Amino acid sequence: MRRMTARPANAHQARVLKLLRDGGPNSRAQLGDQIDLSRSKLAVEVERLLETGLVVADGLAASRGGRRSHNIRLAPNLRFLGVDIGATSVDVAVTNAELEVLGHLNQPMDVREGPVAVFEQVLSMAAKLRATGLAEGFDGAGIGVPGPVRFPEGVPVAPPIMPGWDGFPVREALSQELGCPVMLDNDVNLMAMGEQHAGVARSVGDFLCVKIGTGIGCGIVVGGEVHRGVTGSAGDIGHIQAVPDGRPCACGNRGCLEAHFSGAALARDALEAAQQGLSAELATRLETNGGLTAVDVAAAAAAGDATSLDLIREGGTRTGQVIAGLVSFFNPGLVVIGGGVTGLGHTLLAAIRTQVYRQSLPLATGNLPIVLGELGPNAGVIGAARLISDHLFSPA
Amino acid sequence: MRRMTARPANAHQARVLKLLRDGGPNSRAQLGDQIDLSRSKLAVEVERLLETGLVVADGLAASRGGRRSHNIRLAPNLRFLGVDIGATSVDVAVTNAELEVLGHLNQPMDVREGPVAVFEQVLSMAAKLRATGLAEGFDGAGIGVPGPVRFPEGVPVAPPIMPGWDGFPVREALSQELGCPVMLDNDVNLMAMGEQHAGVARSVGDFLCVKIGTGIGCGIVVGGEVHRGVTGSAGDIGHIQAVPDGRPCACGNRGCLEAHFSGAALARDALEAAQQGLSAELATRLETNGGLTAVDVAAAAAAGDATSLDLIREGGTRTGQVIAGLVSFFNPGLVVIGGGVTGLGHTLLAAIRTQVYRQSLPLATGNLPIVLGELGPNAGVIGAARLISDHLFSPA
DNA sequence: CCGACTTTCTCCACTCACAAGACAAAGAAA
DNA sequence: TTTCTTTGTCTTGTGAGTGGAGAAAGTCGG
Repeated sequence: MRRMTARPANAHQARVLKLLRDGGPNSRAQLGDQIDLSRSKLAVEVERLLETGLVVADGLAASRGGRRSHNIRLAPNLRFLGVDIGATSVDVAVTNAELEVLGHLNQPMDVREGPVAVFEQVLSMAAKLRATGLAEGFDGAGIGVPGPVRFPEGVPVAPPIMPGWDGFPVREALSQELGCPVMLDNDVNLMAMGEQHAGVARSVGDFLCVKIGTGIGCGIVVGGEVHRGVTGSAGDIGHIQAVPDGRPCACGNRGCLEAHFSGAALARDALEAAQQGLSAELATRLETNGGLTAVDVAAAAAAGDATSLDLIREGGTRTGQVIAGLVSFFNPGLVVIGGGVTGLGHTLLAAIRTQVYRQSLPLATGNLPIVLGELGPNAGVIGAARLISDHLFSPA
Repeated sequence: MRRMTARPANAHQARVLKLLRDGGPNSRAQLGDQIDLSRSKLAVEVERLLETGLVVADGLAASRGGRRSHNIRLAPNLRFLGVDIGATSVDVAVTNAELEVLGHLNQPMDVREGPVAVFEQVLSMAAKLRATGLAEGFDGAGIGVPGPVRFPEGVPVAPPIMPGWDGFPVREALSQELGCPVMLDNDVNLMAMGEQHAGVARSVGDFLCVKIGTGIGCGIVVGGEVHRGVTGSAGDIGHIQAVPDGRPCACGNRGCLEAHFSGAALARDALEAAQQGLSAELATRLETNGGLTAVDVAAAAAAGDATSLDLIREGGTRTGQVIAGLVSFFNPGLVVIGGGVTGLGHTLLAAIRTQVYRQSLPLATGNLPIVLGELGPNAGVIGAARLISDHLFSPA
């Protein structure tokens, strides 16, 4: 099947497409209410979009007291691929043009196996999704990797936990393989965009999105736009010093936040606690599974294990200290906590909140919600779809 | 004399005005090279600007190999007032439309005397500047205060070091008194705008501007625009924890950066050192002046006093720790150090640099200049003029 | 079932912004 | 003086966009 080739010809068309993406099907009249254009002009632009096939007529809407309106919607056969490459697993999802997830696959995989192996995996997952009939092809793909990215080129740069990816032309290679446009970004930024599009951060212009997974990162949204920094490493808060002269970190410094709290650090702490006999709960889990991860700590904490709860609380406090500084600095309207360890849930959240509210200035925290992300594992892939749709729904 | 009443009628005129402000006099042809408009259209808009009196013809320019061009410049009688209210002093300056400082006054004054007393002072200084013949009146004024501001309304909010200013309608009151438009902002943001306009930060889109005066603050520029945060308190880094369980701070917490290093903290430390007999240099200065300020420490350090050098180095290290975190988080293209204590000069700068380069990730620091501001006490007033000119040179 | 009022959509004429090119003015180079 | 450049002005054509005037398709009250 032939995929989407057209792009909006001007800013008006782009705005219409984004309204339809974010607000679903709409009549011309409703679009006219949201856009600053005369009805006639709008009708012309919609007509042109209909000609290109980017949008289609979609039957009659209910009457609002007069003539019934003809609904317009984005072409129902448009498909975006969202790829979220984590440190230890890969998520791939298919969405329609409204960025609704139609199918989602998850596969454990170590990112250190390198770009070639990971791409093989991603492509096979994409093929599997296509085989279910959800998509006949992809009109665009967004992809997130756990490290800094030179955004315009779509190339990872100096990623600490992804040896072998440095300088690999991810965007170009994947675009070649999939035969559609591809955009690459940091996974944390994608999570932020996901929560902004369909999660807790709707209608918030300035917010932070802290992702605690194997590592720790932070998506920064300023005025509705993701801030990536001059070298693409903005939000890399895992190596902010949380404990002076603290634990040695892989980066060469001591006391980095990531060394004291993250999925990896938590697993290490849990293992130590189990081996030292501090927690019977963790010890049994170690014996049955042959190893411990953050998930085990979460489960143990849920079962009331004091050691696990302490570990979570202490980690939350450390994280809260760092976030408190960022809140004072950035003065966001919202802080979202997400990532793999959100399974730690409200124990973690409470510790973070306590610390932030205690340490930041009242003016900055006065009306500052600190909440868990509401999209869970979907945040990354939805953000990826959002990224590529933003690109494709802009004038060429 | 009648002051400027006109405003640019459209975005084109606004762009022309800003080009003339930032680039000085220009011919129509040169303007055409910098703006994306046809010569005819540009000529029309320039003609309209000439009619309003916002710009004037300014003689012939040298030939570039053909017909000589007629120069266009901003009306030479336009005057902006830049006001920088610090914790312990007030700066007032007059600029022309190109934001060149024509006259500058500085007066010691404690901001805690309240808005009424400070305004009296500011107005008398403005009158004195006018009396010199530099200005017959003011077309706009920018004003900075050392505390958070609700920017759209021009009102200080909950300023810690400015009791009595909370909620005072600064913008409206001053506009009334001066009879011209006024914009209010945080003094640190103005310093950032000053360095961006005429200082080291020209041509940098994303940078941080750390001002170390009586307190410590940080201007944040993202994509060329100042980021103020949702409640106007962005950049308030003085109360980020720099030393766990450190000194008690006026804000109620312990270990705030400002409690360990700032003009006030430095003076306190110096006094203590002098009284404990740790520094002969400082002790003599204490005796002759009857007190010690950061300036004394700077002078003592310049004279080689080891205690003073140590104090500066330690403060720089603390500051560097905090900045390192911000650099990791924000990934700026430049860090500017400014404010009253820049008299401490390269000793301070070296300590900050060492700490930042050591603690932040190589990717973020790889090409990160950390420099002293180059405008000194002019930064604030130039930024203030820039603020109001940005406002007035925008379509109404 | 019929008219009065609403809402939606289409068509058309008119305005205005803007570009592109022609042309004149003013100077440099030869 | 001739030729070439650069600058500024003027005219004309094009396309974007607005603002009605209807037509189409409803709802609602009598």
